[in-house]
Amino acid sequence: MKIELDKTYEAKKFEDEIYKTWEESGFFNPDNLKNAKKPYCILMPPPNVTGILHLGHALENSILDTEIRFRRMCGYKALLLPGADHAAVATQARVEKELQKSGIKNPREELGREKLLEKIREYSENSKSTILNQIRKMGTSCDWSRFAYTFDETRSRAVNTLFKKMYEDGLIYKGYRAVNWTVRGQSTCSDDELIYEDEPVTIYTFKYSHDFPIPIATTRPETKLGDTAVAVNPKDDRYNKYIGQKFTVSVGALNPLTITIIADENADINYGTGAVGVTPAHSMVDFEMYQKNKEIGIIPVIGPDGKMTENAGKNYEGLTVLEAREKFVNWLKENNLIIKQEESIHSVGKSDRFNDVIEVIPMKQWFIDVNKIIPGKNKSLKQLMKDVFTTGHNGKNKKIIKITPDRFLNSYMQWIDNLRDWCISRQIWWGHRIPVWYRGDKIFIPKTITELYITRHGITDWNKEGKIQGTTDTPLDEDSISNIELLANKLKNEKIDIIISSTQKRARQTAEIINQKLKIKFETNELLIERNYGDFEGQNLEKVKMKYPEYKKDKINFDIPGEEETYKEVKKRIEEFIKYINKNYSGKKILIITHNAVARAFYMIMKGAKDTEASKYKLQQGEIEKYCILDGNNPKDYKQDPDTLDTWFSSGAWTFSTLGWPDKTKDFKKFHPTQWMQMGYEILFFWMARMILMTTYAIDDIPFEEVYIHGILRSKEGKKFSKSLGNSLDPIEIIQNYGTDALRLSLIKGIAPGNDAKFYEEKVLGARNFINKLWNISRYILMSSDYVKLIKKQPRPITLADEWILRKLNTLIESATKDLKVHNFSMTSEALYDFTWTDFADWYIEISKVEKGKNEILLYILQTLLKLWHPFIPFITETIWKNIDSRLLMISSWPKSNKTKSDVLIEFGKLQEIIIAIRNLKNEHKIDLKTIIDCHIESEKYFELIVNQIGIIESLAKVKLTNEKYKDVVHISDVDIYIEITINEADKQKQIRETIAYINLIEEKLNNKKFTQRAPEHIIDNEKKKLKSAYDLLEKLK
RNA sequence: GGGUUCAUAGCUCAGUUGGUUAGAGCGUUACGUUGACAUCGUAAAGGUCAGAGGUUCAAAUCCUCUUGGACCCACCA
Repeated sequence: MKIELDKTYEAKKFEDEIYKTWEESGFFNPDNLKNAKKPYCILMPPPNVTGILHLGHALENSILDTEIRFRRMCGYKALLLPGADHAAVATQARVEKELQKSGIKNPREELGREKLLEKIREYSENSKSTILNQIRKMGTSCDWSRFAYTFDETRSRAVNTLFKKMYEDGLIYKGYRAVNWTVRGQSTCSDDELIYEDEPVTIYTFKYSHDFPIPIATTRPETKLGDTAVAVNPKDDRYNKYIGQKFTVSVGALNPLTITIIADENADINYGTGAVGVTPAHSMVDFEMYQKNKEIGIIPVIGPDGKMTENAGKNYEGLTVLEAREKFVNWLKENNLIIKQEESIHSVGKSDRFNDVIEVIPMKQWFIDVNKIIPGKNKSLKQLMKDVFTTGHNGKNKKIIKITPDRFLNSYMQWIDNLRDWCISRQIWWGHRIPVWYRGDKIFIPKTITELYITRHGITDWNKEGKIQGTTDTPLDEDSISNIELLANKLKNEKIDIIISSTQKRARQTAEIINQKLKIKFETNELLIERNYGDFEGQNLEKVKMKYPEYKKDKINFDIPGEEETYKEVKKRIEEFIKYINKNYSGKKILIITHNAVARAFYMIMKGAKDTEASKYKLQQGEIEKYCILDGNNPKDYKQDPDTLDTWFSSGAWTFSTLGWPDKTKDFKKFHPTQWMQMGYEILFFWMARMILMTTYAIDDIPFEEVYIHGILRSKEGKKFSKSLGNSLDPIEIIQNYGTDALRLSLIKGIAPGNDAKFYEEKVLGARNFINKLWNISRYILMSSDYVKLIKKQPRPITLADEWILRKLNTLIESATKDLKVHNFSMTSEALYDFTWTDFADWYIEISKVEKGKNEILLYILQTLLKLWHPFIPFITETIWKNIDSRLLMISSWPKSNKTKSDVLIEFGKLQEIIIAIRNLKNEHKIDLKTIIDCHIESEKYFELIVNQIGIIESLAKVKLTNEKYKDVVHISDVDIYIEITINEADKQKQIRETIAYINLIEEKLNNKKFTQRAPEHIIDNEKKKLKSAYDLLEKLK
């Protein structure tokens, strides 16, 4: 069978189909790698659900996938676990911004919690599915069946479990502390979420009053309305006599300020006035001083709305910070209290998401205590975070994390030293709600949370007509089934444990349709049924009511006589049902399919609503109402904390939450700790530090054995890619133009770990050209082969060229394997590139056109090359492989090197040297390379070589070898080439000069006694050899 | 203030523990379309490895300093 391939490789034609083949093969899932034993697990850094794939993702995916494909081929149980991050602040900020654009000025106020969350959920789901498809486009071989989302059920459970554990260990506390506050975002943010920008400011040096002995300086005069102390250095002779004294000053605040003079080593005698005005409420550093000197007190003068509070005094209350600043400065001026006023540059902290100036404000928030000794550990979180890089976790050598490049360790350690308690509560709504409830003032963290998802049956014909159905067994309307399926899809991600439905047909039927998707436990329960009791069903209300004489007496709460059930009886029935749940399904997630009146009863019980509100409640079909039962208690007495958790709290748990923790799953046992982690240096503190914190604490282990840090991509001008700069490149567009393989190769070739790299289209173009070269190499071999089959054993070499190429190939296998084991992607790709294009295509394939009968060897080299290249450029290699073998290249085994002779390298090198010398001569004399000229070669040393390789020389250099000596001769070391071209005398002289200089260089070395005494023997021998052939050459040239 | 990092050909970068006359791609120049490939071939030009000093038999590589750029952390009263 003749194989036909297109003249050029068109990525678009193959990539989607190939990815589909891989995915359907099931081998992305390590469970299907039956022969593999040793696990190799990598967690994908989960992309945020705020946008689309950018170049950074493309880089990460290229690196991750190259690594995992290599490991898979090496026989590991390779798992690349994909995920996505709900990215709390980032996502909410994005959606709010878009809503504002569409005219909703204050989304939180106008929509309310539930509706805004619904909008964000919608946006994030869209964004998630887009970005996941784009990750498929990158060729990433991750196990989609294990996909994890930081905000899904399993991950939420991990977050809640972790929170509870840390709270019980006293590591999480609720405290009143100064926090970073974004007025625009109306939320706290951590120290790491600030970006600092230099801005011009005015520094005012002033005195609180004329009597006050110490002048102080500030860039934030308005905060001085809340000063409670002045700190001076105890060694400062000017001021130390005042230490401990209190001064009362009136600066216009609500109450006169009592300023205590305190001692603090941090006050620099030589800087400014040498004294620091202390505003505990509005400065992190000052707050720490307050903690050491609680007696000085704390007066907040700025509120969460960014306006001055009552404490600031009547003149200032309600003013913005800037207005207050101006007014206070004016007051100081009027009273001649300003001593100096100077302009300066100041770096101002801003919120990276909301881009407004951060105010430091004291608040009651949740914190993680990083200094507290962990019960039973005798160490703080800070110490745990350091240990993994120094002594190893629990002092074990094996539990030291290897970081590449290790220079990042320095800044990590420095960061840990400066770490303050981590504020984890946020006032935004998109995120894990803090799993804490309050009963009055008491904090309550339940052991088990039973979750009820209440929904109604699907629509029946009777519903359509507005009839009361009561105990009838009306079936579902055919048209409504698709709506129920939609509902089922929504529920799929919620990890429901059991479905309980009313026994009535319409509910049972609904449950069955849903369970076709969920495939979980399903039971029916009589307590959930609807009786002939439809008096609150809306449009029939009046009619029904009028049937009963009691209605006139007691307008709302009345009993219905006869067989029908009263409202109170329904409530009783549901209370009984809840008892049943608590007894049998405590801690589970339960989907309840029931009827309107029953749903209402749930509402009344769970929310503790008054009976008079009953008729106002209606659950629409298709809607879900969620309730939590906390340790079997009725939720109506408990109020959940309204705040959410910092998104990095859930990210910190990533390496184990993705593997099913807190359950002791098979995955967790097999794959944790993970083998390799990869991330950009910009999230080292955000993410790596937090993963280490969480894992060492909760799992008592390291999260990963190795972490590989990559740099960021920059434009040709060295700028960051960003939408706002308008210089961003869309990876998807690049893929469409050049193919995924070209993009991947251009991202990986020429990068060093931890270093930034410039990226531009020409690089992709170069990679694309290479891809095409590889295609054509394959095309030539496959099309000109007598047969195509899998060559399992290295064929026996026959000629020198065979020996040479196999030697080169085996060296390549060795170096590629060695380098990939230490994640040296760039170097490996360059070595492969060089071999493929230069050694294989330019030399060996050309030789194969002269020396026939290389079918098997060519196929063998091609197959080996496809394997070696596969981790980098999976699509084209798999596409070509399809023509060779029916099994997937993806799971073929990584090549092993064979023994080969090494001495052929010198011989073949000489052959190349001869050919290049002749080509060069022709070029210099403007003779078409293809023109065959006569040539005579003499060499004592390489006589045999030349005789044996006449064919190759004649064909690659396009010469005819003759016995006739021409007058003109070219010398290269140990070989004389006589040709019918007049040799340029100047060239000859130049060559002589160069050779002499070279000889001098070596002689100088060899004459140096220290060199001959101390250098290793093989180095000296080598120098001697070099000298000898240089002399020979010089002799001939003369 | 503490720390990290970069400077190698016109451009973008490799150069693994010090050891051939320092490499690649792009670009440039010259020549070339015979059946794998013009997304190509053949060859050439182009570098005092930022500067100075040191360690060493030997330095682009290790150390110190200088110059110029990038970055991180803290402080910024």
